[in-house]
Amino acid sequence: MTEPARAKRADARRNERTLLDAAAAVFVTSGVEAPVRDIAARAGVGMGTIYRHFPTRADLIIAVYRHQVEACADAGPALLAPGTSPHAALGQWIDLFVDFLVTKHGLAAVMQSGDPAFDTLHAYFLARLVPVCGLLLDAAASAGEIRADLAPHELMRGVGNLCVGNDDQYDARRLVEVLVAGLRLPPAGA
Amino acid sequence: MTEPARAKRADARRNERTLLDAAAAVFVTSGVEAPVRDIAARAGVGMGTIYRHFPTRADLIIAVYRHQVEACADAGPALLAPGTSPHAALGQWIDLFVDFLVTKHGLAAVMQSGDPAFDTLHAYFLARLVPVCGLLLDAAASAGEIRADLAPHELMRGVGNLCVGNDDQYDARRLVEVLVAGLRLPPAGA
Amino acid sequence: MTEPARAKRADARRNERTLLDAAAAVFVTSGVEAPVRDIAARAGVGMGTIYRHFPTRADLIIAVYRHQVEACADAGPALLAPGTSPHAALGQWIDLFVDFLVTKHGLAAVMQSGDPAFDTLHAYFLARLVPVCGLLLDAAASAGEIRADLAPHELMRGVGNLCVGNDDQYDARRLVEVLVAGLRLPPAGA
Amino acid sequence: MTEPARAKRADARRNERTLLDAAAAVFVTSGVEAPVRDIAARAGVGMGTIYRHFPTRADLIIAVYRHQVEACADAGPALLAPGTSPHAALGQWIDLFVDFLVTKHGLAAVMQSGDPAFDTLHAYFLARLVPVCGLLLDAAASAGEIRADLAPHELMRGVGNLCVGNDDQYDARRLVEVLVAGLRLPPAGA
DNA sequence: TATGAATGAGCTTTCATTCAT
DNA sequence: GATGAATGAAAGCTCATTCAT
Repeated sequence: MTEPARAKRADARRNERTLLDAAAAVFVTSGVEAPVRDIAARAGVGMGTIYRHFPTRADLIIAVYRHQVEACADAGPALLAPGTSPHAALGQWIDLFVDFLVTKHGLAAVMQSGDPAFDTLHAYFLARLVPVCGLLLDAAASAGEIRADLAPHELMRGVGNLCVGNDDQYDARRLVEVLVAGLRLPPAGA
Repeated sequence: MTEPARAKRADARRNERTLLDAAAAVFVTSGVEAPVRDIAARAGVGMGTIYRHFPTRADLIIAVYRHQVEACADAGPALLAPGTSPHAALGQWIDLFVDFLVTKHGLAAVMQSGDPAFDTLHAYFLARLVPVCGLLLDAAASAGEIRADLAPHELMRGVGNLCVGNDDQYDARRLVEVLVAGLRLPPAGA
Repeated sequence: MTEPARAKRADARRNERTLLDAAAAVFVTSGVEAPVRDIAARAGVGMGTIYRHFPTRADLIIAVYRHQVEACADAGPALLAPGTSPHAALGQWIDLFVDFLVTKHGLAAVMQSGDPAFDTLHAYFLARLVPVCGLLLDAAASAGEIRADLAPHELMRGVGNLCVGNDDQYDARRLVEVLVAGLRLPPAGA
Repeated sequence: MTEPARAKRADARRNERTLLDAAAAVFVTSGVEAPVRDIAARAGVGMGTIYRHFPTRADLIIAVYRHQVEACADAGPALLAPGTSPHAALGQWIDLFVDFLVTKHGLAAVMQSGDPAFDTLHAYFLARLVPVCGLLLDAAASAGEIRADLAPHELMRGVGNLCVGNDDQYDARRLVEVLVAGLRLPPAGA
């Protein structure tokens, strides 16, 4: 009686958890553009339930991956420990980002699709990660380790693109390493 | 009886030309995944005609771009002129490849989509361009200019990916430059 | 024990009031076919509450407009003051009815939709207003002012129909005036 | 060989006929807003076929009723024979119009719905019938038989509205007669 | 051979209504 | 009693692909 609202919320939360788990599972096998029906079926709920919790697909994707995105964002500043090369820190952070993207079938593709339906998703990623990337990029540039003419969003987009279609035949991580290496300023004499 | 057959063949060829021109035009505006109907309409033929000439979309795309792919492939060896740095040659060739991809709306995306419908397309690209890329890569590696552990198909795939979604907001070419720069061996002392 | 019950009733009544006000407000902006959810939200209650109080939409609409319908019905007999032309009285009453309908977005349409879901609503309107209309109609007919072959429900339905879709482009009231004028018996010589 | 185009066209035409017949039949029972699926099923064709022939519902409705609308429009001027009262001619024409509307379940409603999806339909009706109505209206007004302050589109809208929901309980035609009678100028002495 | 009409799976989205809490 | 989460039927629309003419 004192907590009727909370009881509801607990239920709903449990359900949302189910939904997110189901979506995550379906995303793994069918990609983030899987039919709503499939996700609903997997969760054992009606489609309407998904629409109630996540009005747009972008909302659902964000919810599914929010924790990981936050963790990735949070990890950035910590890598800039004194005594570490900023360029190395950048590389490590990018590695975390690649860890994330590489396990999300189709996420990278959808992020670059330009489809306005995913604008929210896109914006969320940028808002959360670009500043972190910028921090590390600036540090490395200030230290004279890398070229200073690449904006964080460009780098992130490049990394995102390199992660499109990662599979057994194509190791995105290695390519990203090369890309990050390519940021280094050429030796003075070159 | 031999004449009519030949006449037909001439006709068919003319028709194929029309088809390819129309497809190319539509690809420019609507991307390589444009509805078959649109291409047929543009060519002034029925959709069945397209299916007859090009059973799969991949076949059509290949036909549309074959000349350019061939030209790109042919250009590779010529860049390895004596007196030129092989790494520079590689960079120039990659540049040609980027020229090609960047003007084909959606081609890069489709190339990496993993959709089996495009396997033929993918295979054609690899068959034609990977050897060339390998030649330049080997030359640069042998010259000790670049790391030797990256396979040509990996590099091409990376470049292809970087070209996905090229637009005003994102200059794929710059990212590719960084990637190619990243191939360079670190200075001996590093 | 008797007290709590009464308290409940007071509460319930207050709640019903809230519901009706909310419904009325939503009807104004979204029409009488507005989603139940919207009405519930506006009232700050759950949808179930609406269904409890008003099992069908017709019940809700009736409740919302009951006062006005009653007022309209009550106004009829009063217009039949001695010394007034019964036809004029009829016209004035119809005018009141039009006042009512014209401010209820979609009510007129729903009244004539034939949808059995609104049968109750329809029946209520007829039960309440037809007798009044009949009274005025009979008076005018008895006075020899108008034709006597039109049943009250026919006239009301006609007026109701003319009020469908009233807006800036279409002045229902004028058409209703014409209709009422059309009831007049032709001059003897015609 | 000389008429391949024509052969096709004959086929398509036959099919279109089937479609129109099916649509007409479904319109009778379910109204002009019947699901596309139902119409397709009735015609024994896929839904796509309907969309091919009639991209919007308005197109389909227009096609279904075009002949009758045209006939109605054409009939107007002929009624203005010398020696006939223009007001009587107007009445006869309106009668034809009512004949048309009264047999089309839901058409009248949809015509007044304001839904932009039906703008084409609405426009077609207006374009075709308003001028005719105007002709007859003007003639009667010029002859001093009726009031001159009602625009043709107003009258048509009124008539259209009166025809909404015509059924056994409600004889739209009679109400329309009253409306048309109401146009008459009151006797001079009134 | 060429045509393009026909097919229909497949996806999205909305909302009335029910019912567990 | 009240709540509002869940359900799922309905409907719209698109396009790749087939196949009768």
